[in-house]
Amino acid sequence: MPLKPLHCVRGPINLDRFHDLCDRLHQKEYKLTPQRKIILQALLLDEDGHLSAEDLYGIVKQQHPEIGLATVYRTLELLADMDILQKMDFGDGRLRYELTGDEAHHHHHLICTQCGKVYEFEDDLLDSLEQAIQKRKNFKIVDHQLKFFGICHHCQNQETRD
Amino acid sequence: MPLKPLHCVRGPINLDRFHDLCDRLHQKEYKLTPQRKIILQALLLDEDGHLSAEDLYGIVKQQHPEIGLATVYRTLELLADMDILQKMDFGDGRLRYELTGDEAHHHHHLICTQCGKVYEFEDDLLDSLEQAIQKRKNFKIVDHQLKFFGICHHCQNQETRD
DNA sequence: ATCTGTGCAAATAGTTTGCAAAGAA
DNA sequence: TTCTTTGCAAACTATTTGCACAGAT
Repeated sequence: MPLKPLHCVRGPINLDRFHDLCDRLHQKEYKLTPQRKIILQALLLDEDGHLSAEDLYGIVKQQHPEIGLATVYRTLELLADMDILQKMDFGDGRLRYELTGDEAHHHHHLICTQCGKVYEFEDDLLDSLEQAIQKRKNFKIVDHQLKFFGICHHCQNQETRD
Repeated sequence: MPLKPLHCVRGPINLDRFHDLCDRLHQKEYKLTPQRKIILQALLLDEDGHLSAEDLYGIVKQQHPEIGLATVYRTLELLADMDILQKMDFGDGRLRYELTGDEAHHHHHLICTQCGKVYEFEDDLLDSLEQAIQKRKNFKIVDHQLKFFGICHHCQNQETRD
């Protein structure tokens, strides 16, 4: 019974993935509320990823105007605890959330300091570095974050003069 | 006249470096107030680096009890603008500040998720990765941050069972 | 029917800002 | 003396929390 037909959805979403995430909530005995469903949909719909709580609140409120910002925060926290989402901090004072993807290979973030847009870059180069650190520093690495700050292609073109 | 003898300093500090930083303030026409001097001293004294504003406030208040937290923030902001300090965000909800060092090679941060301590790791591996990104993504990189999260040596030893 | 989840409003924590007074040049 | 800098308190921003009610199971 978890998979009711999706209404009010503006684009195509991956129904299998949605179904799967709903099941994971079920398995943990979490209730499948309309707020949670709509937040999951919004996350699946989002192309760029990297949504902040406020971003999501704005999106989700269109279809569920009575939803509270606190609910969005609580749901994101819940999904992050379940490893459905990753919290990301790009240093702009708000946390952003990204659906946990393929564990196979990492991606890093390119953050444009001019327009704030976040790009991704696939790479596995860090694995060997991690192993070196584990040995040399005796530090058991659980996670890493690599961020590059700079000027994106688009903003470079707009730079005529300073 | 910038270099008055340092009193109330608990440890040895690099006087040349202190003198140099004072000069840089002068050159930018910034006033050399006792608050600024004492904050610079505290930064030079600190071994671990990675002090937060509140950390510094605590240290500095011992010698200058009337100092305001806002002054600490404003001074740190000023020093960061002058590239004397680097702002660092380790995801614990407060910014930390580190004296800008040798530009020659980078160091990365190992952040213990158990005790919060921050270790450093020297490495230049990222240069080739940066160049690859510049070309492939046409993204002009200005800065990067690489953080590893995990369990430090000390906390691993304390882990008897879960 | 039960107990989790929600909306609201108030609380928090780190940081920033307005303003009048202090003080470096 | 002049104009920057300071201390205080209030403002801000993102996020969290308490509580009574709504609602999923």
